[in-house]
Amino acid sequence: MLENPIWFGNKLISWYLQNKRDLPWRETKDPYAIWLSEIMLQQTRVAQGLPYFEKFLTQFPTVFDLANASEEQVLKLWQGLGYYSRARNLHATAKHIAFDNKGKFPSTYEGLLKLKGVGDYTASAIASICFKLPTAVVDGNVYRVLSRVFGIATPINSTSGIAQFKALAQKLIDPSCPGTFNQAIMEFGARFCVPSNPDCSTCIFSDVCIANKQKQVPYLPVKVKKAVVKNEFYNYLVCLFKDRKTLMEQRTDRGIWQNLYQFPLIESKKQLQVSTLKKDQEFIRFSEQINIQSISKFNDRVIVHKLSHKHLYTTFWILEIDALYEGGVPFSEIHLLPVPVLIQNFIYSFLPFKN
DNA sequence: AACTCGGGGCG
DNA sequence: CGCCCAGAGTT
Repeated sequence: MLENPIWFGNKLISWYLQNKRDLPWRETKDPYAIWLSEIMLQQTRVAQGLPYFEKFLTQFPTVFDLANASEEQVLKLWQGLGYYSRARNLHATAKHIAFDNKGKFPSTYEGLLKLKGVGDYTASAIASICFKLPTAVVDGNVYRVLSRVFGIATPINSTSGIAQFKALAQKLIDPSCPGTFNQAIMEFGARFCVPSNPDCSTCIFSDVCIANKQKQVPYLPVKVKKAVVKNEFYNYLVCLFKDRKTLMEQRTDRGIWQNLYQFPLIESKKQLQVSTLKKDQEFIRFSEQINIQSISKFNDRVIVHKLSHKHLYTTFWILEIDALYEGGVPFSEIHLLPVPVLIQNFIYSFLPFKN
């Protein structure tokens, strides 16, 4: 029954007609006003975009008024809304429509798609709302509603996911009122099927929603997060006590290498030299507890250890300590401790010199 | 396919 | 603080 497009659309539109907000762009089918609203609402909440929509329509009632304004004027009025390339593209497209097209917007999906700043979503929205064409919109709301109701776990920001959700929305759209269908599914996602803690018990789809039945609502839609590779600077303090012992500590914090061992670690914001290490607050606190005789770098050239999400720029510091230490780990025993490869490689290259 | 572009609201 | 918002353009 979920595969019955008419049933899905009817239920959705019925909900929409009873629950929709009164919004100014719902009072018109003028392509200029609809286009303006759709550009403004890209990645922007209705509440944030609404006052800008009013301001723009007052200052630029027609596409000719917008086209005849200066870019500076347009950007000034856009100020605070963010994503300023939208404003520049808006202005460029207004000039194109006004001066090259006699003020007339394209009336096909393909024609609309050619406009600067108009992608698949916006072209589909204008085509369906203004020209009654059956082009399905897929925005953040649609991803959420469809992934949950149909139980689709394909990442929404993957190439296959984008195609899959577009195809499903296209199959579901009511060709007799595509504009209403598109606005209904978006409104439903924005007002009812919300990202966190939706009230599934009173949902019109509660009995058929796959995510609801399988208790997967909090986990849908799936989105793969881009692995931002961060650069971090690690300084391992390799202590040499007179009795051939050193200091090792266990990583207990959540994160990489949990519960593995390492030499005392100082993280810094950039690469350190002996002089700058000595000024580091964490190093100062460390050195106050022991009598450091000498400081030298083991690796003159920084060792880059690459993880999937971070690059560790690592320096091993050799600290000769003029003392004995009861709690230390004998160098002859450090191979018994679980350590990261980064540490293991160091030990292999360092120990031959000490044995 | 991954990056970049903003400001604001919310848990 | 991280996620998300009526996405699109560039690399």
